[in-house]
Amino acid sequence: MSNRNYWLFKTEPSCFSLQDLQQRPKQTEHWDGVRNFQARNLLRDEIKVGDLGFFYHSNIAEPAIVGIVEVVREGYPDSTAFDPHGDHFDPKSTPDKPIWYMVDVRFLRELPRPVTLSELKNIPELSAMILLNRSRLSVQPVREEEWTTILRLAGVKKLVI
DNA sequence: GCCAACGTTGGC
DNA sequence: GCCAACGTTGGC
Repeated sequence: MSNRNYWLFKTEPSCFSLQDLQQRPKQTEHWDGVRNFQARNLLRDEIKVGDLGFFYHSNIAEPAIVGIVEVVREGYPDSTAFDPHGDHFDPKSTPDKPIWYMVDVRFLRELPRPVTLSELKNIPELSAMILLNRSRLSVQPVREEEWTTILRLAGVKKLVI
């Protein structure tokens, strides 16, 4: 019986894709730029090392869950908020009193096949998913039943970590 | 590229 | 503290 939690991480593949994560295993700080308080609270307080997440590609012709990642570092201050020349600068966030947080994840695997958003919408058991109801939240919790349902849909027989 | 949804900002 | 205006996200 595992007590790990499950999450869904959204990203635009043109900005940062599952392949980018797979090809740069040493790189950290790739989950920067989240500027939504609800997502921030999850990143800062809830997401723990060892938790698993779906990797979701958004803002493309066929949005889909494409892979599985593992959390390897818990919430720490998002340094891009401190850079006045960067796109994610927030003068209200300082190293002493950071507002924005990020986590680090590592690539675990690509799904045998992507599970598309339109497909998820047609599964009655998944109708309560945040992805389908509050689609703009970029980091969101996934219930364990939803997690296993989606793994089954994707054709994952046994998840080896 | 359009536009609906929705989170944030700021005037009052 | 309300709420209109505005900006951003993301599906289509």
